[in-house]
Amino acid sequence: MQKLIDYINQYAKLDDAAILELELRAEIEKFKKNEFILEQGEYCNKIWFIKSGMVRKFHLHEGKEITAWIHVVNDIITSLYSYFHQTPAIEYLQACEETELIGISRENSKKLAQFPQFVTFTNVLMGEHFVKIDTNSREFGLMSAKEKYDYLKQISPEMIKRAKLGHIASLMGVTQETLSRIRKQT
Amino acid sequence: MQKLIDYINQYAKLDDAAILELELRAEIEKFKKNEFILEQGEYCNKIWFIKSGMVRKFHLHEGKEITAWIHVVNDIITSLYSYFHQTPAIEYLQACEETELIGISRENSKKLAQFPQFVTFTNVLMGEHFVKIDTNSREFGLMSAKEKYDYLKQISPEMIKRAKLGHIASLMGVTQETLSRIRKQT
DNA sequence: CTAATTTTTTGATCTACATCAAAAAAACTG
DNA sequence: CAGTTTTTTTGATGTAGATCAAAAAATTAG
Repeated sequence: MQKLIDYINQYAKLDDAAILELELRAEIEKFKKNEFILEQGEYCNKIWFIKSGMVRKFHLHEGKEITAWIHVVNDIITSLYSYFHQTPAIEYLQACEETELIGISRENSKKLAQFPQFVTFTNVLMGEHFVKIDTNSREFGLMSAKEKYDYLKQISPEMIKRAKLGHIASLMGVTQETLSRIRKQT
Repeated sequence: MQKLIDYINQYAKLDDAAILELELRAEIEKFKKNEFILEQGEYCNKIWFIKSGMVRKFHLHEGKEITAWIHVVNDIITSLYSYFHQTPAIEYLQACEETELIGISRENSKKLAQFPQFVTFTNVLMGEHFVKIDTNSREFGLMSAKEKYDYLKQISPEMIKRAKLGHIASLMGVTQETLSRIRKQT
């Protein structure tokens, strides 16, 4: 739990009462390799924080798995649309390896919102997230395969080190053959 | 101003007092064709609503103009990052044709925030915007040029009808020659 | 530790789209 | 509305990355 507290503290300083409440509301969940945290069609009623391990978010498009992102330790994961609109999720969340999450349900999240620090945290997080997406996301699509790879290596070296080649390729929007060839050049 | 009121009403019903305050705080701004609403390096201190006309958002990348989006009537425009972080904008906002905007400055926006309807409106808008970007943006990058064109025609037919070929091509991330050829096939 | 399965690499060929160049069409401007 | 500039179209050729096929390497399981 300390990891999550440290993480939130970067955005909004938590006092003892807030930490106590958090410990009451958040629960540790463990997943084995390849186990699903969320499947398409389910309602996503939680937000998770990755304590250890790695989680891949993907959806199906014409039968193929399209990796949206591969999250590592200290990332927040959820199905945003499903969580906020209370609709069935269109995507899957799958543990890439032995993974420990800290989960907070919608109801518990509401209780936490009595503490202004958590509201601040949520707002900042959302703001950051969406500004980040706004600036990076289209840019990414315009890069060459090599540029995409270098960019990913820079912003998430852990992910590049540990994730499967095929998953990274899918995230980049190229075939695994292409990624394999990119890795070979130097 | 009625257009903006109608637009906000979709999200949060405005009463007479709120409308009065809005009319006090928002001001009409007119731009000629090709005139800049915002330039790179400037601080963006306003959010605008497009009353009439069309606005292109772009930035420079290796000397070339990369079109991020082309906004039409009833769209909200701003430089998100600059507005919220009070940093110099990295992008340009340019009127594609004779354009009328309704602008609200940051200070006036704060005043409006005394009315809960405006807060609701802002939150919903931000939420919508960022969920939309999250779902569509990467998807878009994976489409073929033809698919991108069909998608854009579907979500913004007005823009496809009125914007310059070169601008649309840049938004799609293809050359204008390619877009011209796509348009020719039926 | 060995066999089975999964993942990654390598090679050959194909294709969507880029680039370069120039003509045709459309839109301004005096 | 004639001349100039800008935008769009057309054609020829080049290239990054896809696809198909199969070997090599790594992982997993009995």
